[in-house]
Amino acid sequence: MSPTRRRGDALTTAIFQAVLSELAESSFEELTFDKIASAAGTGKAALYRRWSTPAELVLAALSDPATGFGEPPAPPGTGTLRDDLIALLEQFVRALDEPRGRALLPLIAHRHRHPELFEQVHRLVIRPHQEVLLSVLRQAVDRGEAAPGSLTPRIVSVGPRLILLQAWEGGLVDSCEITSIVDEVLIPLTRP
Amino acid sequence: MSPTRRRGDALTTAIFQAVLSELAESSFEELTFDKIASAAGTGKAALYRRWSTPAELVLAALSDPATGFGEPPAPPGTGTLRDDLIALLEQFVRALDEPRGRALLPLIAHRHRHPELFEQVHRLVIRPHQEVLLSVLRQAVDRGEAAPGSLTPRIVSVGPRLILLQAWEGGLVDSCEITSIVDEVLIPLTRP
DNA sequence: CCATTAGTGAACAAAGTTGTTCCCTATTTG
DNA sequence: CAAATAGGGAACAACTTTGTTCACTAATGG
Repeated sequence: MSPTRRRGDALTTAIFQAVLSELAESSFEELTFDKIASAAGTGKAALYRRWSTPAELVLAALSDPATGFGEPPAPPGTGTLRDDLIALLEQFVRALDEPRGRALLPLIAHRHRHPELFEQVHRLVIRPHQEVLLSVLRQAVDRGEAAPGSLTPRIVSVGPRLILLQAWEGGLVDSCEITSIVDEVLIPLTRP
Repeated sequence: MSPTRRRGDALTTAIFQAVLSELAESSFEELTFDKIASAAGTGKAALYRRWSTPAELVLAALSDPATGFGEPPAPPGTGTLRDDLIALLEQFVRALDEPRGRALLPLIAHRHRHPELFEQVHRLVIRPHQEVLLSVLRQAVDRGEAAPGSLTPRIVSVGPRLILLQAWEGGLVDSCEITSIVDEVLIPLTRP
């Protein structure tokens, strides 16, 4: 019945994908080695050999470049603030449609129950993305496209937050909504 | 040890508060008659006598005027859009600091797992509040304070959404943040 | 003061679920 | 081809936890 017995990275990647999928449709507390093993089509022993807690596994899956957020996002560098913002938010929306993105939602929602885990997720995933957004705004300020006062964490967070809630409510966010957020909210908000 | 044996409404109210508290610090799926009974300091039989499912209990607690959102919110009617918005959002923030408000968060977060329950919560709580916000905007349009194009569900949702995510992340939202949201986002967004 | 209603607390068992390990064998490597 | 490594699957038991009901008694009301 099994096509072949996987080993090494092939198996690890399958396990990571299983972790993120399970996380995406439940929550961290419901994550068990049992479910992960069956979702990955392997036995629990293969998991126990490598990780000892679900938290380790989640962080490993999120850190992996293939399945998670292994490398920080690239700055778009389109030359204008508007296009940079649209590119970043579209990238964000695309990520939220993948398992790695959907896996973030339960972690964010229950952040207060697992502060240490969320802290690492924040460092690993959220902060780098905020940094990119901030650098985009900084360049816009240098070009005179945005007010220097826009460089606050608060303002930086508005775009991702609106996207996040939209994704939470409706599922996928279409690009028309992204441009609407950029043009009606973010650009007015940062105008010099 | 028990001061007195409660009956009728006194007991019902205690049960409702227990339901909302339990919900506030966990989620709907973790809500059991067991936990509710101990939180309310009563036995499970008293619950079984009245309700047969946790969903019924949640809706009853949210519908109750004393513990939940029994009566729709009053329009502020301050005379200006800015003050109306601030009043509404502050009311919202205050509700989110009470059990009835915190109980909404898990219901919203897991809305896809319990569509029928969320649908009723939406009708009972969310829609009436949206209606008030919309009527405030409508009055502002009539006075010429806001653009007629502002009367969209999307724009109406921006304020509550920003508050909601802020509450999710940080706990309580102070009024300085509310005025900042109103002045920097909502007013520019609705300007004629 | 008695009868009725309704709350309390515990009993009771059932059920599902999870952590952990062991054996067998497919794959790899020398 | 043989030895070593590591995956697959299942066994195993234990535990937690819940739903449901029963007998007892405090409160109510005639």
